[in-house]
Amino acid sequence: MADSVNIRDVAAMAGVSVATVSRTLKNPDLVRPETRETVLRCVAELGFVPNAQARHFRRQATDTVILLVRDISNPFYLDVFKGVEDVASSAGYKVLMGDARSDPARVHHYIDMVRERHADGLILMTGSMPVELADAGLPPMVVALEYLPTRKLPTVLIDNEGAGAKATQHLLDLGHTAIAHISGPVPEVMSVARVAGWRKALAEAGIPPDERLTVRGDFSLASGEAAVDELFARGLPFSAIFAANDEMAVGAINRLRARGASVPGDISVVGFDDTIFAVACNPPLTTVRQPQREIGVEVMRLMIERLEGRLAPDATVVMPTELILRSSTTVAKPDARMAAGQR
Amino acid sequence: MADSVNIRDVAAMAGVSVATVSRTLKNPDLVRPETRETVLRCVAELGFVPNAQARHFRRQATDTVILLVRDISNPFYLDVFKGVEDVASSAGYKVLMGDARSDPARVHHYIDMVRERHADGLILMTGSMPVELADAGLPPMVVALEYLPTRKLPTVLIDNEGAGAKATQHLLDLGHTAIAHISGPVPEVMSVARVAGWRKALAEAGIPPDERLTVRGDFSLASGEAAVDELFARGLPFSAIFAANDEMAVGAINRLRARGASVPGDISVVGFDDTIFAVACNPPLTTVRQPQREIGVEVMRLMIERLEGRLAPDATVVMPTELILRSSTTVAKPDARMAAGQR
DNA sequence: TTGAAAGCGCTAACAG
DNA sequence: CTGTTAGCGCTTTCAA
Repeated sequence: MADSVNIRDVAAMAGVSVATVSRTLKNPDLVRPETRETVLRCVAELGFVPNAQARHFRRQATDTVILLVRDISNPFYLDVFKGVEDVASSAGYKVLMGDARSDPARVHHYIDMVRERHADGLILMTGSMPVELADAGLPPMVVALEYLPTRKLPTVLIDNEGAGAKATQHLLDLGHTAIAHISGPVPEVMSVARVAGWRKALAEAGIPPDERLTVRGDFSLASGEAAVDELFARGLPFSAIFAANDEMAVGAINRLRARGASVPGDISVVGFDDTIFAVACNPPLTTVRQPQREIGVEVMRLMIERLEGRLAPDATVVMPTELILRSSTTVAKPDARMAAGQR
Repeated sequence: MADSVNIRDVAAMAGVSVATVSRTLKNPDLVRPETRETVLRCVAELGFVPNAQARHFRRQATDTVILLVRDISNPFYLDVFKGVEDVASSAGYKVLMGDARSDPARVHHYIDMVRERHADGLILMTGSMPVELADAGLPPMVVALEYLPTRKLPTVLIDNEGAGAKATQHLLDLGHTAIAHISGPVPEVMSVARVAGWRKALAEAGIPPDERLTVRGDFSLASGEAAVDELFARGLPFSAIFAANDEMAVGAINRLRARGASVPGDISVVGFDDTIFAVACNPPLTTVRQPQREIGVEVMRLMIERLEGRLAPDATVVMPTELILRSSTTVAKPDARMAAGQR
């Protein structure tokens, strides 16, 4: 760095004390206008940039929060990040984004970073937390979109079960009765809730949910493809699929087509999230939209309140979801249900 | 935070000086084993976590770098991030990811963050830099994938012109002669180079490049769709498209199909980047792969060398690209070239 | 309205 | 091998 100009250099040049320089920069009204002007001129002339590190150290705060996501490869988190970043930067915070890679050890690592005061707080968007930490004195944390059963923490949620039911209901409304589900990595809470929604909607429609029509995925494109293979291998007929996220839905569609089934002609597919995949997909994907940016906004708001000490430890915000109709779903053929055995 | 245990508390409990505690933690071999053990026991017992902030302050370093990308919505950067993060974390650095949103003012903001010592250095992956900064004393910066004409900085690059030519050549090899190009946001250097590659390959094949077959995009899906509309509006026949990134290629394919053209039956399409879009696409996209993770690894290596003062200011690393053949391209029909006027 | 001075927690000479 | 000590740059009482 070119500059090692510090507050003392400015004070010397302006012929005042360092305290006055500090005040000029932080509480200008406490300083006589003429003095203030002199100081500011010296600041400009010397190109003085206050050292944030020293300031943070002195104040025992970093003005930085860490946003830890389950898997940064999922574009879903990018819009969440934008929401977090918008709120953060207008409140004077910085955001560090971390990638948990679905690994509790990495979650641990990031918690330690807060303990070491690299950051003031941690926003968790990971499905699990190291068990041994559940009871220790945790640093300021808030949770988004995940539910950590071990611990009461401020949380931003969506109604995953309701949303799963909504997706399934849409397919039922189109006349489908044999509806498969590609789930997330159960037994994680979020994934379980979406399965429950599928189950519930079917049951309420008087159709006994057949668990053999559910296949466990891991939210990756490849797992969506594999799930279709598995469904065909099981040999049960189905005319629609509800996938627990868009990437798996896209994988499923590609695999269905590769096997000669048309979408939505033979099989309707619903996704979840409304990421860019839903739009990029051919056909465009009917999906359950989560308000990603708004979720980020909300969780960062909670974080700030938490850091400023004014937040109930179990505050919970539930965000709405919305079914977005596109072209990957259509009415069921009256007769033909896709039978795996037939192909 | 529960703990405000500091090094002095540990020293007191262990009956040693703070220096000994510090050494035990940082240079254990300088401490007699028994002393070391006592100290470590006290550290554990008190749950002492060294305050990174104080440490950084004392050392005048933050062990943090900022990775600033052009647009965080592009999944391309996610794998780069992973590469950066891997190298960073094994060298004891943290990574802050910032989103420039193609806005020079935001680049400025992040440069200031380094000036204020929030971070030690800045990795730039943005197409432009505020002009007024070009000559000021800049903090440690390295550049990846972009070329900033205003300034000599250590850089990781790919050969965009060569890669553009490679993509075009592939289409030529398949017998296509009327090859359109959907470019990035020219006149940015990267985009211009890819256009130049297209032009060069055509010229070398003895086909005069027709500039009316190039349409300017902005790397977004929507701009790929719009580009196809524009090409049809211009009315020139073409049987292949080379798009300057995968997202635009996917947009183009979807639009082509919506207009009744089959891909690759009627029109072959080549993308650029090999992001997850290339795999998610139907048909899977032939594309020019950039080694994203390796680019991240390399640029973080340069950053570390730069921070440690051992790096030529104009160091340049060129990474290889590779054409990945998938199903969005095929041999040109001997007769039928897609004529816009005909549909 | 301003200045003097005491640290925030840690590291690194330097001296023993 | 260990202790003493002087700060890193800034903010914030407390006095003047």
